Amino acid sequence: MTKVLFYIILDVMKIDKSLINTLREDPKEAESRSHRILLRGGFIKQLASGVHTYLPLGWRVILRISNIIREELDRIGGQEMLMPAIAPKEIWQESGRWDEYGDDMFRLKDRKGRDYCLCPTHEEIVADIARTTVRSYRDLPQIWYQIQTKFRDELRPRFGVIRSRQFIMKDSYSLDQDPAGLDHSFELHRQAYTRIFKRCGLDFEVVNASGGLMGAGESKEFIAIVDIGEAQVVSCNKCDYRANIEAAVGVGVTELFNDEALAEVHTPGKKTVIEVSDFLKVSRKNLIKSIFFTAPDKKSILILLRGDYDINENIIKNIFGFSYRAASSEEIIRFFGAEPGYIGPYGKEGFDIHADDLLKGTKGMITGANKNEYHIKGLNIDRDIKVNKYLNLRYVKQADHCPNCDGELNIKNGLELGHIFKLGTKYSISLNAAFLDEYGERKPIVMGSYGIGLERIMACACEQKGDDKGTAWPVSIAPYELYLLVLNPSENDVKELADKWNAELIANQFRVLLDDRDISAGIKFNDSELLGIPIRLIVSPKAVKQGRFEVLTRESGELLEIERNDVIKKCCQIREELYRKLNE
RNA sequence: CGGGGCGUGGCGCAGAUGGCUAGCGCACCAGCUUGGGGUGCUGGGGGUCGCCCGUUCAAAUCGGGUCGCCCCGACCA
Repeated sequence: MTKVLFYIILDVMKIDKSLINTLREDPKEAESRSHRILLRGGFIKQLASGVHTYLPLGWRVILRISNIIREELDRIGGQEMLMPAIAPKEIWQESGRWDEYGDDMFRLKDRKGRDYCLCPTHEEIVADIARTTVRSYRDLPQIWYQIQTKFRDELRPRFGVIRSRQFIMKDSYSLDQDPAGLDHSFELHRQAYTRIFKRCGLDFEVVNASGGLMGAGESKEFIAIVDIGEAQVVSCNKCDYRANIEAAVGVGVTELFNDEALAEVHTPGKKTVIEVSDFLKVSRKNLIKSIFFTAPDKKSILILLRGDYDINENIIKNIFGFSYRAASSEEIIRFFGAEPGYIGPYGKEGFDIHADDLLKGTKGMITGANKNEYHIKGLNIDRDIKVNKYLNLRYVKQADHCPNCDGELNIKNGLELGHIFKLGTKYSISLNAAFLDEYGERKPIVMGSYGIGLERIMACACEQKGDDKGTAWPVSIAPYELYLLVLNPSENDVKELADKWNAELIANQFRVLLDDRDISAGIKFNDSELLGIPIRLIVSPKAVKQGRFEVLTRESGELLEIERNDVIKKCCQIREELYRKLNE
């Protein structure tokens, strides 16, 4: 059995001496299954929106998760350290993220009025360490990691511990001399993450992702498929194509309409695609949406999209730059002389037009006339407007076609557990973290950044393994492995046997939760199920008399009656089997 | 930030046409009881009704403000 580093954990806990405090009723704020179980079971306690205490039971789960992560990161050569949770403004200004991060960053001032933040992530700090400690290509590659509290002032914390403002993250950073080295470090992380989530007993998928604010390099997410997931995963029903919807590329079908002359149509009060298509009794596919983007100091762009698709703004930002935003109503009115809903590509200049590739060659389309209460019909894209580029700019829809084969794409909800990506030289250049290569040439370090949300693993286990009664921890992350449930502990022979077995189980490296409380049986049964301890052994007067003992495996529900002399051996076997299954 | 909801012992809730010691269930403490699925009984402890201001002889209850929390959406590493 693995021991947790730095912490001494008693392998037995009497439940009535512990802080374990289960609730009979669901706390009213809990909506998701994991939130309900974690609160009711006394694993966590909320202090403020998105801020939680991990009570002893929950903390044991977190510690066991961290331990698995440590083992797997150490295995790929990671070196654990601990960086500060607060950092001065200056270092964040060097990368530009003091401004880019916006309101998601918790900020504070010290007594002298100097600005600090509570770090939402640590690329800048790593680059700062690297620029003074890494000098030569001989110092590379490196993998550094920490398990640390992160702070993000989320607009809307949700689902208890799943989207919170203070959370524990394992973040690691790779430093390499060149892109090939980065590829290798990235692959090592991909393997380590796969082992970590498997060992934690979770069902997950590895999908292509988009980098967002972190940079545009390759990135993959490890996503658990659960209903409450905030991410959407696109997957092909025929091949192994998997992508976050933010990064997914679907193949759609171009729809052709009759060519006809341009004409204005009166569309009073009809602004949205649905309103206009209903009003004119045409398919949504016959409409073109026009979305106007502006950026300071850059040429504005007008994006055209077929009416039945939504725009993926990530693509706009990745292709054209992060400073682009969808224009405000005021900007639109100023530029087009019409309200949003009535604007279009025809007859206006001063911006570039980029169109979704499903619009290529389309004729007879309907779009805004740049005049309030009017649209135009009969737009022939090649004849009437000048499109700079055709690009895939849309979100995938259910049943779009796969980019890699002839399969169909499905969309499911998922929860992001981990994310790995290739940063490249973004931070090393801006923070001047460089090394001398073997020819004496100064080069920026090539970085990668890799995160795992520890609480999300805990919550996800509850979502995936739990039921109406409570959770069913995978044995590898369970706070205790065996629930020793004692009925009528006041009877001497019962108590003696329970104590004897308790000692034997501990001798066999079991983490035992001993429930010999002098309360009614039902409470103990219900608690054992709510707390989700993998194996339950019952010692009762009846069982002592008959010499046969009940052993329940929580997750499978398998119930065994075991002869007295075989009980400890059987418990060991069940535990081994549970661990074995995780490594399959 | 837009929409909706909620703040009354640790948890879940009732009380709201202003009115007299603010209730119930669970949990907690003491005792008895029961003893394989939240047992029964008795006796206890615990709440300035989120906060502020106002109206009133009188405010948990009415009015205004404010803070917090939850849900839906928008936003986003």
